[in-house]
Amino acid sequence: MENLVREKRVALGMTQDELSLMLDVSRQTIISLEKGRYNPSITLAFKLAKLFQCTIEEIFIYEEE
Amino acid sequence: MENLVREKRVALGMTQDELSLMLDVSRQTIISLEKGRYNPSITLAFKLAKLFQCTIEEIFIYEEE
DNA sequence: AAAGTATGTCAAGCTCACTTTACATTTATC
DNA sequence: GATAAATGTAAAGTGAGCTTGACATACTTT
Repeated sequence: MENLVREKRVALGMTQDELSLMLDVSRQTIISLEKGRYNPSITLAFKLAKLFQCTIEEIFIYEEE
Repeated sequence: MENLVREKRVALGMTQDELSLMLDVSRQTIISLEKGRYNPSITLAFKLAKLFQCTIEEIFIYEEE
């Protein structure tokens, strides 16, 4: 699943560390997410959507199987 | 996290078994989801949104911590 | 060049989403 | 009331999301 986490984070002028603190996750989680190593939990997706003030669908691009 | 899976499924006249087959998950997953026993993966949330022709946010209601 | 900030890798461990199987209970229909 | 369909519970196992910690590699700035 593709995502625009890095783009949205940079657009807000935040570091990975700052983002991780605001979302209450580890920095590793942000790194791995941005690198596309795994999909977020739906809870983390909701947290990101709230922080970025957009929908989950605007951050994560779902391509079937 | 609250969700409207049961309501949307029933609105389509589907059984839990039929829904599980269409989503390619186990029937147990549907039961547990509807009972609110755990949150779906973001992948399953996307599958449900596609099948129900709505957004993830229209199915799952996020309340913070 | 040295020091600090930001980003990255690696590895081990934990939790929970999801599976499978087997059986119980409810709801409908004959 | 018997039978079947739909929904439910219980329990053990697997895999992925996420954590922690330690260390490596840029990129700045002084």
